[in-house]
Amino acid sequence: MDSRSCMNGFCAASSSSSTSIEWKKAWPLRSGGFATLCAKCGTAYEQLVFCELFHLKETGWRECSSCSKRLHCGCIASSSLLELLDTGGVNCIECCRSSKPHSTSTHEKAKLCAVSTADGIGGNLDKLKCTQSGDDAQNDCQTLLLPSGNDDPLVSLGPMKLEEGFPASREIGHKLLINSNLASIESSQNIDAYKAHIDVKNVHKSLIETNLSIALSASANTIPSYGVVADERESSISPFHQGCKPCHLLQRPPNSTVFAGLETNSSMTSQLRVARPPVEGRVKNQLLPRYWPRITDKELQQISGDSNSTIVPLFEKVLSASDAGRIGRLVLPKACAEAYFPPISQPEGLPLRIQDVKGKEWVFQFRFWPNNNSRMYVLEGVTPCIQSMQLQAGDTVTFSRMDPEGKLLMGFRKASSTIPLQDSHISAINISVLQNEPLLAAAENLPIMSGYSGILQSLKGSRNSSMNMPSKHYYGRNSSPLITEKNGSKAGDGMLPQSLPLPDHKRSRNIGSKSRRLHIDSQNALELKVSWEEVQDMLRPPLSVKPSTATIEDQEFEEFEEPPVFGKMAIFTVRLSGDEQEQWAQCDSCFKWRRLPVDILLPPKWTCQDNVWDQRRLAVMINVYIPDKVEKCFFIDKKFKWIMLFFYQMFVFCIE
DNA sequence: ACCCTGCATGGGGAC
DNA sequence: TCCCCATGCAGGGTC
Repeated sequence: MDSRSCMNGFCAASSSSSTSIEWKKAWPLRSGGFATLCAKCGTAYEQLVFCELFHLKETGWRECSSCSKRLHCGCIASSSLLELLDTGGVNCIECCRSSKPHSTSTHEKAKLCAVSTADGIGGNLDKLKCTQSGDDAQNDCQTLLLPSGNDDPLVSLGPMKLEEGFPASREIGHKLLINSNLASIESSQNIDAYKAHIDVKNVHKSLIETNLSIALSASANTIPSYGVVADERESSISPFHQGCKPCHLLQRPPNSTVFAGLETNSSMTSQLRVARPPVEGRVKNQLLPRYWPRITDKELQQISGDSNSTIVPLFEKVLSASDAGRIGRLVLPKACAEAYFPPISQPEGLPLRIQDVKGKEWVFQFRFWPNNNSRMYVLEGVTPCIQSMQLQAGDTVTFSRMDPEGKLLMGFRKASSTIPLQDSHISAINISVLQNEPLLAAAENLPIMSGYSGILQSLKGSRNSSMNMPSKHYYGRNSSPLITEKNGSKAGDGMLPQSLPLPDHKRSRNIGSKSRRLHIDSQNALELKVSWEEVQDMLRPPLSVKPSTATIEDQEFEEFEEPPVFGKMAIFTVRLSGDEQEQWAQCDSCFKWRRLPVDILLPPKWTCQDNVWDQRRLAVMINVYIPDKVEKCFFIDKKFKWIMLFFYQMFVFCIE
């Protein structure tokens, strides 16, 4: 992969000859981001945020490899719902966030279902083979991946067992657009594409590690002073040399441009708000994710200024009502206090000198109270600082250390645009979401730190404006209803309730128990997101309105003055031999699938009686129901069934 | 009367 | 079940 060619989001080799670059394929990377394949030169590129610009759309249901939960993939650009496993399976966000290592069995299953796809789409199913045997193959089942045309795990709908005796397919004759443009890659490119895929992953991984990897920061000659005012530091400070990997801000990775195709994306990348857990020492196991610093590189750079110092993000805390109250006591997480602040043996503690982001130094009393055979650490005298930063309950304060000086730094992040992320689940969501949707991520958790709040506010503003009432509605060239905005993000993606701005008077009020509140947040967020994507499949351009064409970011959009209308969910196919496209829709009465002209907009309720377009095809259509055995084998659920039915009918139809 | 300090309590998250 | 931590509150100090 030629990473240099990723600049500006286009294949450099091809863009010189044409202004219209069509990315033929994309697949999400496990580490976040997307890889795309240039239609002209076939080179694979990594695209972090462009995915939605190219309207890469995938429909269908995927099954989590860990929990078997079904997830609807409205668009791979929204694949924060999923985690792609190396083995081809996917994990739902629930399993991603649980941070459980993917079980061996999961991997084994995925391996079991590996399919020789050298034949590409339409390859003979007889050539399907199990590449590895195992316990899961006890039923002598052949394993089958849907004929996606390549071994891209996301293009296929996941492994499905097929009973022996299931008819092998001949040339199917149709290229399924159900997995969208993804499937349109030429079969001859599959192997190279996959190799490129691996390369992309490796490159990306290394870059992630470069940017975000965590390590011990202290060394023997860089013992931090922790800003202790008086010389009251105790000698044993070894446990406190822990923290996130120091960010050498003046030595950015030279190849960081591979992240970004657009210049804006580069800045977005630097604003990726990724929690940075400690990796070594006891902090690793003790520090809760909600205290992991979510400071961005850009914020770090802001803090460090032009100095040669290295900023080590330590931890952060969402201010509680009592923290931000008049008492002026900021309760410190015990693990953080013991890990990153100087050890204290007496309850009165010692004064700590902490510098804020404006460079002003504050002196707080770092002390503890005995509490149930434990300690409760507090910073006293924070009121002036809190007021200076105009912080209130719900805002976040971040603590960092500047090495080699060891000076403690205090930053903050206003919560005006987000509900405080107090829950580790939410944190986990953020991690995965941010890695997959950096553009949204940057706007999702907007920091308002001194110095660059304007930039971020403008970002937030652009998003909000798109949320409010888009004046125009955009559709992809393939008429897939996308409703995208200029930055390419699909409206609704990432626009979860939790990101809605809350009135100030509500922000700090807790309604219901904390656990219940947070549970609802994450659940609703997930469900709303899925629901939105389902709705996307039903949105159609208004027939009565002719679109005008607008070019945004060198991508052509059809622009409609009227909002989209709801239509029946359909599957679009295209013949391998040519460009002829067809539409398949299921009768709401008999549930049979009917082939229709591609340009037909079906009402939400549609039956065979309404099929007045092609009686001949109607007659040819075979009425087939999935046999019970097959149905069992396909472990079909309600919403997945129609997809399976479609494939099965396609097989039978082509065979006959 | 108000403020400050230190401790107690209990909900709830982590293990 | 443990224990963290948000918060309440009692008691002393100060105006």
